[in-house]
Amino acid sequence: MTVRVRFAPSPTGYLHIGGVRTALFNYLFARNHKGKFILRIEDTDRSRSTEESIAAIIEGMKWLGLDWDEGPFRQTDRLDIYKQHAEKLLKEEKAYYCYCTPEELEQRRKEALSKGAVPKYDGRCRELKNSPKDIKPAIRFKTPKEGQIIVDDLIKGRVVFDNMQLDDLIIMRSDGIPTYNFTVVIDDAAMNITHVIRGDDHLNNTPRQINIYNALGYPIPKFGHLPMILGSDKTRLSKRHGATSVMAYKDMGYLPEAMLNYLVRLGWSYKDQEIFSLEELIEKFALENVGKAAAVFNPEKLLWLNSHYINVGDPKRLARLLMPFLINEGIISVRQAHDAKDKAEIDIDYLAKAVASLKERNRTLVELANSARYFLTDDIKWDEKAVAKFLTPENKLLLKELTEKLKKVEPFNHIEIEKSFNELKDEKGLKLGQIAQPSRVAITGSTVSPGIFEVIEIIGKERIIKRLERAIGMIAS
RNA sequence: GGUCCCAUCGUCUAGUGGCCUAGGACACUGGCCUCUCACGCCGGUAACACGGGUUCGAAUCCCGUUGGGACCA
Repeated sequence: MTVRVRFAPSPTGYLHIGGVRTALFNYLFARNHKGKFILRIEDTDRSRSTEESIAAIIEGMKWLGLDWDEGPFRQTDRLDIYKQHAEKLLKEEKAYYCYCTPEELEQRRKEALSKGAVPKYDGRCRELKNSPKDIKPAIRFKTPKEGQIIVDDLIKGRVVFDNMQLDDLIIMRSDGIPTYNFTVVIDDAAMNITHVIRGDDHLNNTPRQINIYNALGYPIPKFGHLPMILGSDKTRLSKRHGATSVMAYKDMGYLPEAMLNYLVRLGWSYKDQEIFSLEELIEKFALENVGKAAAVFNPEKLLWLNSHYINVGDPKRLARLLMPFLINEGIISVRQAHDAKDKAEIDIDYLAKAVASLKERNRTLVELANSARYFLTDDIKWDEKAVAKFLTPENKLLLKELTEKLKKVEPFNHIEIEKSFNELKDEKGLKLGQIAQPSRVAITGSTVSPGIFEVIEIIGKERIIKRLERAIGMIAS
């Protein structure tokens, strides 16, 4: 039997980090088993579901490269099917109408709680003979009153529930909207889902769902309940802990492979390995290596992984990804970026060279964009302290001599450039740093940059000479 | 409140009864490299929640306590 798994988010906000991890584990499990990965949108709750959220989920999945084989299916397209199932259960006396209003139920719940009792539905409508005509009823499922439900969970192991503890849950509200525990069973059965892999916040729902599978006569899938992702204070990860939307991380300059690599290690491990390509994950992923304990989301480790992937990334790809960030940071104009597509206003090969020199010292695309500034514009952002320290009258002559030497360098590459620096160093009896730092400030505006010979080579002779001359002009004699 | 889940460095984790004086990674930190910053390399601080068993032997198995989380609304 081929493996069929699904990711079933509800579209009530943006694609959440925790959701992505669930999606990823399902995806990896499916690919590892050469099975199918299905995307299903749980949008029965119309008041909270939005089209924007559905678009955001799809956008996020695409950005991460988590491609699905079937779907996206939408529950709102399937309302008739749920209704039919509810009617079937009604006819077979496995469900019944309940005329209690939400207000009454809430009041009883409060009363029970105040008396220290268990707030559980008392089943008063279960044997009701004459139904009140003026109330639209909800439909409740008749939960077996005895027996046990055993879940042999793929991650948590054997978990036993007593039916006695469960009450008769509502499967169809009075407004005709089916509830989660009901629709999920019908959909998973209809889509022939073989393995339900989801967050362990659903573990307690599992026995209720198994009872519904049994009532409907559907085969029961295998279950695997993933531990939660928590915030730094060990409570459920939420906005309070910072960005929880994956697309927010995209906007902060994170790479999808970093996100995936980070998330997969939250709960899953493969010996001591930290870095995994997607292909490797597909090959190595197994539910047996998923831990049981909740994990705390640690943005610093994600940052580290991102810096790793930027560091090893292909400069040309990074250069392309960098464009929107360069615009956003105001380093290039939209027009320049737009023209770059065909007319090379910003030459992608040139940008790639700059990126190659910068990538190992930047951790996000935002950082990378900002440090690429002096490669792309002659409108230097001067670091006042650096200027005060290095563009001094004492260094004016030195920079003049350097400029003269550089004018003669041919070919204009970092090896020849380094030679002229060394000549000057020997002539003056200086240390290399005493020339490198003033020239770095003159060229980049700051004391921090890639190797200065490399920077000079990339920017090119003509622009470098101009920059040096301008810096020399800034120094008072 | 009831039910369920969970428990190794600050964090992510390795560990499936002897290989554990508990390994790796992030973070922190000392040093090396060096034209700056990074990268890289070498080193350091730091954990088996607690208490009982079982066993020749327990981080590992069992029970309890404590703590955390989730669900029931």
